[in-house]
Amino acid sequence: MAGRLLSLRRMGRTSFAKLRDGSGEVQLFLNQQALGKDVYQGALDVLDVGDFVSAGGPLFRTRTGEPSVRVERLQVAAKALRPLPEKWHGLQDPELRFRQRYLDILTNDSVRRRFEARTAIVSALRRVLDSHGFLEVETPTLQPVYGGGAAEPFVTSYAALNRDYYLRIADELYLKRLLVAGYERVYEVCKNFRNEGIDSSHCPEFTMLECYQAFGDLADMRELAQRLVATAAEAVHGTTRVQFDGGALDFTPPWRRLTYRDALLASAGLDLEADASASALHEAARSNGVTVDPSWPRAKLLDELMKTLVEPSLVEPTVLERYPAETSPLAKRCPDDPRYIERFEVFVNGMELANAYTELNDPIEQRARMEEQASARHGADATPVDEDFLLALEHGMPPAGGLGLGVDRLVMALSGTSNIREVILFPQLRDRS
RNA sequence: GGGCUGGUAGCUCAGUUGGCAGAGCAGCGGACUUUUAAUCCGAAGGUCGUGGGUUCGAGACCCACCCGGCCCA
Repeated sequence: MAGRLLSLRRMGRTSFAKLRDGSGEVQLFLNQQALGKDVYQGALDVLDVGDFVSAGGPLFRTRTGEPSVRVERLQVAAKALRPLPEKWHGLQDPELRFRQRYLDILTNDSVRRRFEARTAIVSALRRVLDSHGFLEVETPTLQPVYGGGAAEPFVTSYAALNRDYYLRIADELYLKRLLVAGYERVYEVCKNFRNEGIDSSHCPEFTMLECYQAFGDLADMRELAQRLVATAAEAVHGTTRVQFDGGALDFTPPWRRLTYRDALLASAGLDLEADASASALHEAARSNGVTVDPSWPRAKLLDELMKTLVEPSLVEPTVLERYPAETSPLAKRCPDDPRYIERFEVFVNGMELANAYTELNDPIEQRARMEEQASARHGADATPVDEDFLLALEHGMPPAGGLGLGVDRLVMALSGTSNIREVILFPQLRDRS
């Protein structure tokens, strides 16, 4: 067997070592009589904690019952030149944990398990979608026009094409092209890039699951979102009632449902159906102590009110639904009331976890709303019109439900962590000067 | 951007009123034939984040900056 030496207790003519490989840990029992004096002493001279070694010999139990290998053959497979962090406390300094994640994973069991859980979660998401007949696809990371959201992109230079390109802020518009192509159920798990702030729930490079279902509606997407998250919870915890040090969350479907209007009415005392004018929104912000900019359009005001007053209170999984039309240009309007769109978002721990629409597939209305948004939004939020996407829509996109799920945030919610960096293997930090 | 907080040995951390820079683990030398954070003895290990300032004297006090963490915007 081969693995990494995690500890070494030298006790004279007998020594004990702890060896870890991918399947677990085992104790090595080294004895001078069994190995011969030269081999035994030579091994102790050269071995350091942190080395990779291969060892062979029969399994047995020591006096204290510890399963051990009575080492007969021993070889250093790779030498460690630097010592492992402190064996009892592990690596604690958050800066070093992020900068040298390999040491964090190597010495902190809970961190190692958390990243294994992340992989199990992504596998569970794929398993659910695969079993529901969704086709996993890959779409461009480098895009000539960014779209599918409102965010500042990373700009890069595409030498062979001699023009600027953008790292995707979303893959939505490409997945919809595949609906045009005739695939009825598609999904992609990919990195998106948004050149904006970093905080405990935002990382400029993050992982998203997006899926689209032709002829699906919002109810289908709600069922799917619940199925995805519940299955992921079971994959990690064996249950949808998840407990961790800081508390507990119940992901058992069906989740609580709340309309956007009722949420604002309860938290801000603002009734969108009584008065949804910009001045009413400003008044609501002022009376609730929310700082806003007089130049903001209604969509941004609404977003700010929701972020400040409503979202922090949504701790248990909650489906927030019936969004005002101006909050997205990509969703279909509610047939019973054109002031609203068929959209919901899922919140957990005050954090947006998922976003779903009945997708807008009318090329004429889509063009109008994209052009409206391109001109109405100011400065950094301006989203260019993707003519190539509109051309695709003009060839006919089936009615469809679409769902986006923040994978990093799902891992946070299922692992009881409150900082997104704790679920990203190698988060970016400033250079140490 | 603002507030709070941290940066001392490879790691985990102490450092009192401004008065010789400390411990544990790891590493090094030694003892020990069943340990479990082994134990015991010995020696060694420092750009106290960086740069200024105050002072007879600064890890500590003051200023600026760098890199984190938490909270707020």
